[in-house]
Amino acid sequence: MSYIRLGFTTDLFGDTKKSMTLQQAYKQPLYIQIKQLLLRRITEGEWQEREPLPSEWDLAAQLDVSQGTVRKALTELVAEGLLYREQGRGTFVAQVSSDWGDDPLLTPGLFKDLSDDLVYEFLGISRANASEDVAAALQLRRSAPLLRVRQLWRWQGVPVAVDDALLSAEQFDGLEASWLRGSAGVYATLLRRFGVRVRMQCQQFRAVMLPREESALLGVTGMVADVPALSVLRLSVAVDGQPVEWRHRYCLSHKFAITIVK
Amino acid sequence: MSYIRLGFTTDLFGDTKKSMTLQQAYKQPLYIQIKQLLLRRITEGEWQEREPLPSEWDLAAQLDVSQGTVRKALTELVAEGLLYREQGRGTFVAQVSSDWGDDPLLTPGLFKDLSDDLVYEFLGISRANASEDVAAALQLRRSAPLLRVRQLWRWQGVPVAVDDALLSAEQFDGLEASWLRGSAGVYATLLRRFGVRVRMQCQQFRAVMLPREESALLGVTGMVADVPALSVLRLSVAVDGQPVEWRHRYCLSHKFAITIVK
DNA sequence: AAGTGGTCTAGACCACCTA
DNA sequence: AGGTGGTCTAGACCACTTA
Repeated sequence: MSYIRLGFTTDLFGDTKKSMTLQQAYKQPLYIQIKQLLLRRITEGEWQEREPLPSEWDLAAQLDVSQGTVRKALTELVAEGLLYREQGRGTFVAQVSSDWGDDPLLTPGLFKDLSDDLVYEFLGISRANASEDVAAALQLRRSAPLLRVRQLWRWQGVPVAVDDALLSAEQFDGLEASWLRGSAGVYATLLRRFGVRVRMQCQQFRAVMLPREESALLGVTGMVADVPALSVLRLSVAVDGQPVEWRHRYCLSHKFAITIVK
Repeated sequence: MSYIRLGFTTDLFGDTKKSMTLQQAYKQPLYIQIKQLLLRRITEGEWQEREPLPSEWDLAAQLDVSQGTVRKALTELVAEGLLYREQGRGTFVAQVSSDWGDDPLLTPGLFKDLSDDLVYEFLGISRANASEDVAAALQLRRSAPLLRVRQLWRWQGVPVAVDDALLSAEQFDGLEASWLRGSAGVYATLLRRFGVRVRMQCQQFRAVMLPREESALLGVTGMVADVPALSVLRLSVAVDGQPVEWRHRYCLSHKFAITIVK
């Protein structure tokens, strides 16, 4: 398999484009094509979470490329968190990350680790319309219909954060509250019910005073009504890069902090 | 060059260890050895910032390995931010990152970008002793002597953050205020004066009320004395992984937020 | 012993940059 | 045209896991 063959016969997706010139932006490195093909097969559910892919050599034979090329494609998918490898055992489909994300929590005692026994509580779904900012981030029209999934996070029984996940109501038409009630979270539900695998793209931090509504949810009342809160905005995208979820979270950070490694 | 040759003759550092058994943890993959060797030569200043390394083929010939192996080592150093590549031109030594870090700032308008015209102001050096937490993080003994470098950050002339960088007074004995005054920051100074190249290892965020001392420095006074601030703790390490700097920053985040991509 | 990921090589060719 | 990074192959061997 060579540049030439890709250039003016067909690529691995079967989109035949004969007699294309080599200058055409069409040509992608082989390993990128392999990567995208595997991405498709993963998102289409060909292999379940924690299930092994065929071996590098089998994939190489199947796709008629060398093992090194398959390996390079797999390495990128591992780096993106979609797969993981185990020496001597195989390459497996990764589980979708939790709604909290992969950031560890830490006690106020600065860099001491803390077992993340954070418990998730589903509060409800409501409807809303996209503000200008959210519409832009999710690539929707202004005031497009949204679903808002509200969650509460408890740490050792004590409420420590509230969450609003905003999703396109059109894209996720039919999402039911019952699906979320006993589930592992929004991301797990999107994968299971809609086949959409999501990953965090960026996160934004600022310090604010906890708004009244969130104060009530977090049980902050009475004398100490004015507390600072960590406001976290997060944009999550599907594997193809399409924005999927906008999330706004208020965290009480006197109990712990959010840590980003590297 | 093979596993065997590494195993019981000599490695690339010239540390001859004859007749070692292969089980000894001594053996590292070739590309890791190449990487560490290049790391040494970089930190020893063999090439300046923005200066090109020899080509992959030259290095391969020089080190008596294949181009692919050199390439793999370089790729990891690029991923760690020590080098960057330019197609058709070469592989270059990266500049040390600014004291602010590589995180972009953003306006309150949510994911709109902002030109980072953040200006740095050196306030002074003082001495302190390591608290238990800081001592543990920097791997020093409790109450070890520290240097504290204080900086102020302005955005469009307005103070938006204060910084304390804590460094081991023993390791950086002789650090002078004059070195910092006109410089590009602490990290640039550590590289230039001590040959220590530093990178951020982890960062921790929480929301707090701005303490009195920092309020004064940031010009928050009078009626609105109580403002929430983003508290950022950061641990930075040398290229060999040794912890070097503990930094504590207070940011006024009503003007902007800190964003982490990916 | 067989299978899987992980490393390494030598050689080839492509795409981009500089002169 | 010549140099540099970037891709690809075929074949070899190593290290770990499982049966």
